[in-house]
Amino acid sequence: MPQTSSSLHLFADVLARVHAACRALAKDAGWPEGIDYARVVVEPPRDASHGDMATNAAMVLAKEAKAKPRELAEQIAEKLRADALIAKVDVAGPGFINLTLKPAAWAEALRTVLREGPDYGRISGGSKVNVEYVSANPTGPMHVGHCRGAVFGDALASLLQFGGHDVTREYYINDAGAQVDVLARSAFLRYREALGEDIGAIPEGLYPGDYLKPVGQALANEHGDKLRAMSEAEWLPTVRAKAIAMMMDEIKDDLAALNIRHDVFFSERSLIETGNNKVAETIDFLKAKGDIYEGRLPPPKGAPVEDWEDREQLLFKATAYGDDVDRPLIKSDNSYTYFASDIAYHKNKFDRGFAEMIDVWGADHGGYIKRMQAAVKATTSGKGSLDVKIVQLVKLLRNGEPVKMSKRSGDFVTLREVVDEVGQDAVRFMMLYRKNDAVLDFDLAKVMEQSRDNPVFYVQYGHARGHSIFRNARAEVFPDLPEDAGKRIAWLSESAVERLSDPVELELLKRLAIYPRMLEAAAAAHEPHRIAFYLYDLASEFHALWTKGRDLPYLRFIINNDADLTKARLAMVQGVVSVLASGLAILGVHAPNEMR
RNA sequence: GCGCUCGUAGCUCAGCUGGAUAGAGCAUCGGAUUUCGAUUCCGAGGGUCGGAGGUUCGAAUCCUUCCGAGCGCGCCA
Repeated sequence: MPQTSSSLHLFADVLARVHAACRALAKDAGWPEGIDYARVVVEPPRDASHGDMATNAAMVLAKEAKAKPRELAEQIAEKLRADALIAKVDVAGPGFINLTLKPAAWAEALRTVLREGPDYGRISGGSKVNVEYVSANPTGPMHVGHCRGAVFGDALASLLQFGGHDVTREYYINDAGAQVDVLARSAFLRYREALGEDIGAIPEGLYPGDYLKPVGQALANEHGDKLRAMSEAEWLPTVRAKAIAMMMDEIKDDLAALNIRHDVFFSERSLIETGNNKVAETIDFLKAKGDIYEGRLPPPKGAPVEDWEDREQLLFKATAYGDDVDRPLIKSDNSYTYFASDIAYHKNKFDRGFAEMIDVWGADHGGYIKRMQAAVKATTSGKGSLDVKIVQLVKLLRNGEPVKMSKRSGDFVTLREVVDEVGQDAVRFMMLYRKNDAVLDFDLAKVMEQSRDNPVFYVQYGHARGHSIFRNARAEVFPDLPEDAGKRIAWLSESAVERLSDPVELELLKRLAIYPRMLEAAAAAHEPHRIAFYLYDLASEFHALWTKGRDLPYLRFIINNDADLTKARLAMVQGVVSVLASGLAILGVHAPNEMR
């Protein structure tokens, strides 16, 4: 079980109290041993009039306690009424127990936020996880399609890290297939061009983009015209290696523009090195387990395959692990299938100590999930787990109109073009402001807008507004209010936060109190988008409170004749600022102190 | 034909892994705003959660089956 970094957070705390009440009752009433309390949850009720928190304990336990839910609820409620933290306990509906906490609970929650600062909500003691994302083919610069998976994988990795996992960010370089040979041939053409040859139009089947010109030039600088005299078999490995290296440099640059850095770049080619052939090893391993056999497959059912030949081939028994058909490992030309090296790759991850693996793939790879999970099951004897997150297509728009493809880069809009136009923050936030498996419209014009319609601006502005309040407070009442975040938090942590009592203020404190719980759920579900939505809600409540102060002067953050209350309010603002900064940091989005 | 993903307000989407009367933003309509720093706030209308069954105290959520959309369907990666 992961441990929270310091004291329990409010929801976890209350849940523990509910559990304790149930256990005490179990003893009194002589319930059977071994009841599973895990299904008992404490959550905020949808309707605030029901109280601060609600638990389903009675309804979940009724069967095992051999009692009617409502009656059981009354008994649990009676126990909870004795709790010092709880002001009011009601039984409602089919057996809900609604809890209203004493105001001191919210004050304490805010103190927790301030005390833990940037570590509020952080958990330690989690397991090792490998997150593999991007893994774009090294055949050209990254295009917008790659962008979403890149941002999603990176944010997910950060989220898991904050949730205490030991996370490795990994990139799998597909540098062994036919496509890198095509890359090499395309680069060779540019090499000849760099030597002054007129190469004419790029032939069908080769990569036409201008981005290979620098590769050709580099080859010419390095090798002069020596390569030209060689046969393809001779020059190809050299040209290929150079082209891949240069493409990877470019990809790393593109990723850096999004502030994405991987820990491990893993080469597919390294798996099939002579003398250390991991693919062959893996196949032998599975053979020994009896998961591989020579057999025939039925022809594919969908679109007819023209050159289909029914042949005996080496097959992985994927159906034994939940896949629909068995999968081939060796092609008719005797080289390994992509799947074969992918099995070896995932086994390698497991062998490196990653029992938990997460892959982020594009939507077009959806049909590949089952077989990969089957392979992981087989190679790890069920000890490894693979979660595959599919990121859906991004539709690039400008003012609602689809964006035309860029001429410059060949046939696609590059990631760099988009980042250069709208900025790293907007790209990152918007890519995460949607569930990963839903198609996303990305409007270049809209994400630049400064309005509520644009969540990036709205959330960042919330953070900036908090700092603006500090600046004003410093000018008007508290010249000592420190600028440094750590010092400011320390300075504010002595304030009389129990003076915060207005319902709108308490709403805000409740929102802050729920942050750790939201993070935990988001991490468990591998869904960073929940953070983005949470931050939007938090910013929204903060802006609302700010505006309210215009009509109701007693709600303004700075109250001239009441320094204590002002300080308490500033502590609350600090809580909002801290959590906004924390959440944005996980998403990899900057939290500006002022908007320009 | 099969598999995967999805279907929630006019539009774009949330919905905390089964909880109470399903929520935001935009758009529409009606208000507030000579500000601690904007581009903000408040309110109203708008729903057969694609349809139909089922599971149970309880379903947008789980199971079945239709309808519709996207993606994929030996040796491509």
